[in-house]
Amino acid sequence: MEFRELECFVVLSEELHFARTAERLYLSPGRVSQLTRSLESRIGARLFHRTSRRVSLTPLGERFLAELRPAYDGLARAVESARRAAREVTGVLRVGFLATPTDVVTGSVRAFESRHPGCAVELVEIPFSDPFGGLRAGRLDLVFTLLPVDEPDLVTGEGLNRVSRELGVSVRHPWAGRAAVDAEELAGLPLIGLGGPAPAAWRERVTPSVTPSGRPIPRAGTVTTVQEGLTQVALGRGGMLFCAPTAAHHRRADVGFVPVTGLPPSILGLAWVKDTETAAIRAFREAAAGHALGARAMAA
Amino acid sequence: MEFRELECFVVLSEELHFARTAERLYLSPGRVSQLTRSLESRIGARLFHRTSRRVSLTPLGERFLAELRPAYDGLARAVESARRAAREVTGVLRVGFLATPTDVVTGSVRAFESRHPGCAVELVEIPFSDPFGGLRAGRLDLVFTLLPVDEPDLVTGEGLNRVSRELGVSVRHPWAGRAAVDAEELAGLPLIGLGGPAPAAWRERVTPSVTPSGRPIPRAGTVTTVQEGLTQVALGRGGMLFCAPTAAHHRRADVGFVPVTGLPPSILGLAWVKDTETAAIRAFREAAAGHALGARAMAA
DNA sequence: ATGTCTTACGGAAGACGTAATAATA
DNA sequence: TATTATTACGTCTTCCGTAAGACAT
Repeated sequence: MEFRELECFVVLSEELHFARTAERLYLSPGRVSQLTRSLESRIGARLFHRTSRRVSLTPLGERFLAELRPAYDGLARAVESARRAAREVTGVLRVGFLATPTDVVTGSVRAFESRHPGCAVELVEIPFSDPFGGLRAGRLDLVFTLLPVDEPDLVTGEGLNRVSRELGVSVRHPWAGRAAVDAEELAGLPLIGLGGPAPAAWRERVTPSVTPSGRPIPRAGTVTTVQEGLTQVALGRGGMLFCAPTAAHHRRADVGFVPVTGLPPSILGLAWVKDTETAAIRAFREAAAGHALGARAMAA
Repeated sequence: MEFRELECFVVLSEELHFARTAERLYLSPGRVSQLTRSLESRIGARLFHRTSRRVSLTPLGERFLAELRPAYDGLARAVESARRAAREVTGVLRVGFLATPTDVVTGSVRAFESRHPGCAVELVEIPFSDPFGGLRAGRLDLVFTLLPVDEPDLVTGEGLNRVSRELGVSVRHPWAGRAAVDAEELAGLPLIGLGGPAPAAWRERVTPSVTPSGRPIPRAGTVTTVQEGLTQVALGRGGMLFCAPTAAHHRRADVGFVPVTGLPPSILGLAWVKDTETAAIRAFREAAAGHALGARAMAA
């Protein structure tokens, strides 16, 4: 299937004139004749009836055009809309977030959408157990995640804000009423682990196996979602670490949340697939950075 | 818009593997890499994320594929169905007839359709005033017409049957009751002429301006359809010549039909556009010839 | 170390233009 | 005769394969 022949056929069927067709395609009339003849021999029958004075479609040509035309136009439209999607900030941008769309997330989206009304943001929750799968599978353009990300095929932007950590324990656990827990104390309480395809570094950050000073933290099984983890916690199987906004969002009567001191703060930022830079992705990163800057200024 | 690049993109999006893609396209892996990169630079962004171990679509690639795929498939389908229409006897064959589908017409259609159940015949009436316009415009594949046809861009098959001529006159005209009229007598009666874009030779045959011996036949205005002609005849404006089956089909109280002797018989046959030969057209010609042969054998 | 994508370079296929030819009105 | 499609032929683009290089597992 030679595309030039098809292209030539479509134009010639509009012009019904070899010289004008050649002009439109930046070809010589002779070449148009060649291409037409070649397509006809490929099809196996005449598509145009032509004398030196009149060019017209044969019935077969007519039917061929009717079937070819929409597909031909669709091809050009697909390329054009991809070009637009790449260089203009339009269409749909798919952004992932973890557990809770904090004000960093919602603020970034609002900032982006107000600067780019032609581009809609689709917010998608990503599971803790697989924070980068959606990105790698192409389902997502960007994700809000915890920095740093040590994945060679991903890159990240600057940190957008810091979040502190809280320990979730059963309300019947003695620590439930305390004002704070130090990270070193975690060695004395089994922690619910994180399962699923998440990379090891990610799992270690979310559910550490050692305290900052190196003392081992006991494990109490694994879960794959926040809800599963909270259920285990409520049942008294052990404790689990959460970012403060996530904890705040999941308050429930049977779980107590206690601030944890002595842990490095979690930094929230954007990640995306290396070399995957469309104008919309770049614009969202800029909008998020701008919003974070504004938010820090407000706080100061 | 380079088609090879699009083709390569579609296959690579299926295989997600350069070597296998190259194999399917009969190319080298290096060429696949070139084509992909070239398409990406044309679009303006990455369509695949790739390391030497993993190839996957970016979100943009995913969306591009979703829009491109149906058009791409449609293109191949259009070419394939045109090829089939050219070399197999399937689809729709458009056949024109004049005024009355005689048994030659209907018999040919029946013979064709019973031999080629996959191909439907669409019978279309063609105006006397423009017997070849539908053919030339590509609306028709074949027409039943009167032979010989002296048009350089058309060709005809053998004669399928002979039809005698009848003169239509007002019932009040003295000839209305006669058993026959000789062609030479036409010089004594104005004939309704045929208007429209019909070629001169065609008009002269349908509404002759001279008798076989050369005596001029007076004219009484022109019409473009059989019904218009019959109306003029009924009003007593003049006579008009018809083929016997057409006359039989248009019997009416205010018009009398009288057989005409001394005119060369009209021969019915097929005509089509030169060089426009699909398998279906050829098959219809063969079916019509076969049917005519059978009909003559029956008559003998 | 192996499999896989990418890059550089040279050769060959074929795409294209020019100009002469044929055909139509 | 003027216009237009077709054909022949030579040139030059560009398509493509080969082979070496880079990269990830």
